[in-house]
Amino acid sequence: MGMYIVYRSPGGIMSARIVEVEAYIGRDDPACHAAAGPTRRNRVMFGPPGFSYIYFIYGMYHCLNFVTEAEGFPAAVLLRAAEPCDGLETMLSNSGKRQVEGLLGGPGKFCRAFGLTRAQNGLDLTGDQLFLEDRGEARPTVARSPRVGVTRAARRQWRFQVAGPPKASGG
DNA sequence: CAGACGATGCACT
DNA sequence: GTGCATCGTCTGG
Repeated sequence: MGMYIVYRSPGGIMSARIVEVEAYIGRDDPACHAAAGPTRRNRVMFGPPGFSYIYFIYGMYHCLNFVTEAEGFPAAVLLRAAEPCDGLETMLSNSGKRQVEGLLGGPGKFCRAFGLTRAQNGLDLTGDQLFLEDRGEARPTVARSPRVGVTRAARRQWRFQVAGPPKASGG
C-alpha cells in the first residue's frame, strides 16, 4: 500500500499509487480462485511469488493480482484501486474517457486504463515491464474491511484501503 | 458439448 | 436499491 505500480506499455509508460487491495490466501480460502486446486486459469498462483496473475471476468473485465507466498502455496493480492500518476493521457485513451474521476477506482477499470489483459498474465514483476516501485513514501494508514463480492468467508477482513484523503491530484 | 456462473461496472429507479 | 451486459472457465455427461 502506498507503493506504485508501473507498466511500460506499448502505448507509453504509466504509473499509479496503490490505495486498495484484497488478499486471497490458499486452498483454505473459499473465495480464492485456487481453492479447488490448480486449473489452467489459476496456474500461475501455484508458482513462485512475484508474478502477475491476470484473469478475465464477467465477459468483459480483467483483474490484476500479485502472486505471493512460496511456490506451491497459492495466494495473491488483488489490486482494486489506485491513483493515477504518470501516463494519464494513455490511461484516459485506453479507457475511452476524458475525466480522471474514477479512472482507476475498481479492478476492472484499473486494467482497462492500463491496457492489461491476459496477454500480461504471468509476467515477472521483478522485470522491467510491469513492476512495483517504492518511492519512499511513509507507510500510509490502512483500514481493513470484508472483501467485495465475496459472500463466503466474509468474516475474514482481507480488504485493505489507504485511509484519509487522496495524496496526489488523481483519485 | 451444454449449462452455470463469476474477486465488475454501469444504467436506471 | 435492482437489473443486466457478455464470455472464459469449469463442471458434468
